[in-house]
Amino acid sequence: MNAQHAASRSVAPCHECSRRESCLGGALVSEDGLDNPGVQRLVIDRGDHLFREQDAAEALYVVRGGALKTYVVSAEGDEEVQGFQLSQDIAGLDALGTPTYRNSVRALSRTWLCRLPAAAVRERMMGSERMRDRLLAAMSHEFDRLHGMLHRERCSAEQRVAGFLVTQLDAQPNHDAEKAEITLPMSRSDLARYLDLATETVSRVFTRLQDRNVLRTSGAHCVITDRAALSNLA
Amino acid sequence: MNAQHAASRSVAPCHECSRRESCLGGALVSEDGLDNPGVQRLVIDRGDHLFREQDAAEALYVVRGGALKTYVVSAEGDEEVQGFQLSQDIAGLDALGTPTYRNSVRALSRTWLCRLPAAAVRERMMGSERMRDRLLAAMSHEFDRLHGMLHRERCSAEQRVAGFLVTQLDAQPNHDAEKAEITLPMSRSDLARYLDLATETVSRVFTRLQDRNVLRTSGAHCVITDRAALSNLA
DNA sequence: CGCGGATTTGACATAGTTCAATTCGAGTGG
DNA sequence: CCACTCGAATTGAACTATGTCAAATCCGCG
Repeated sequence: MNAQHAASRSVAPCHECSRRESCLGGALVSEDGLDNPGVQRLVIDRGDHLFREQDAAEALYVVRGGALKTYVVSAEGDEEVQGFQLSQDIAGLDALGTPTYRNSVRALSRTWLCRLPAAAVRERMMGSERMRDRLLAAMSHEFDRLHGMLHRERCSAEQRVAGFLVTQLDAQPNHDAEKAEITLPMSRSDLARYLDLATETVSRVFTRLQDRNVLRTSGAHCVITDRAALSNLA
Repeated sequence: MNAQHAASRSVAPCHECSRRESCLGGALVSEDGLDNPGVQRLVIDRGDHLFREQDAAEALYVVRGGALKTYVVSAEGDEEVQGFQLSQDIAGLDALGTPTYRNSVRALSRTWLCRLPAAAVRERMMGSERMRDRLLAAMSHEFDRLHGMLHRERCSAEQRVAGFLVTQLDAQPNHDAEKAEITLPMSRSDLARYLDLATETVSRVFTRLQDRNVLRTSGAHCVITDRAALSNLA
């Protein structure tokens, strides 16, 4: 059986996925579960590119596990980080209406993904209210994220870091659990490029917050000890 | 004839609009020109609000003439300008997937608009490829604009102002005409809040550029005398 | 255990802010 | 037509958060 046969006869992984009720993929497959619009699961390693700026924008990617970094390289040659994608997040959404991707995406660690063909998504938008609504919701969510970034970059270094940490906490499954721990999947310099700060500044902010007993951090691991204080800062 | 009759029997203004081939409105009305999905033209005065943060997001607005400012008021009480909308631009697009608007929009000068009911737009996305494609294109365009803003705010004050001016020039009908003149519809302080600079800084940059013979400015009017130099700066 | 990149710390430089003072300019009324 | 007014814009001077460069330290991995 060659790849084509496999694609046309296999059942999309979404049908048995626990997230099918909220995921874009769940709206992509028909409810009877018979057709396969070409959804594929894949895994990429740390450092691998999912796609690059100017590549043909042929798919959206939903993160199942791991972490991605979205970035562009400016005319002056330095990397500008536009965002990180963790579980449930979508990469490539901003290119659904254009022929090519406008930014590059690479894995910060081994990452598990679902690949949704852009053509199938656009096609299904017309047949399924669910798909249309989930997609519009996802896009509005991305607009919110960008507005949030814009807001954060208009704040002080301390507020940027605090705001980032709060966002990470809020995105966690156990939203308001006692133990507030985060494992930061990105390096200090990636974080700095995301917040538009010098790595040294990010570092200094972390130490300052540590001195004030707001958090404790060692490398990628970060324990928030005074969540209220952090929220007040942001 | 009451308002309801007028709405159901009138023909949408899009049918005779010169921009129907590129505008979202042109895709909203059916090709036979019989139904009216509720498109309305309206005019608002300088300072009037089109909508405010938290209002029910019931429509998109296409600018036919004039100028709008999109902004939010931060927790600290200061106004953050997220963008300006001039002819052909769309306001409210980022709220198409949410029940309420996430920002406020007001007129910088008398402004002519078309109001497209959000429900009709969402509905028509499913019946018309044209509508779907124009909408996705408009959204990707808005993503580009936000990415551009992020990039610009990571540059020096001079680059921000130059970049802004270049964008304004590029958006003009006579894209590459000899005479490069712009009439800035917004105050220096609105521009400053948009670029995330102090008004004083914006002012200083303008004088500096004038001293270097890149442009001449008096109030709202601005003549670019060295377009190449401006592009190089940005 | 030791290497090399990542992170942290320190000292100094600077772009942009802030606050205060001055000038400009569009309306307004005599 | 000109003076007057008041907000907007510009200019000036001092201050500060953050960047830059360099050195020290940490940490994961072979």
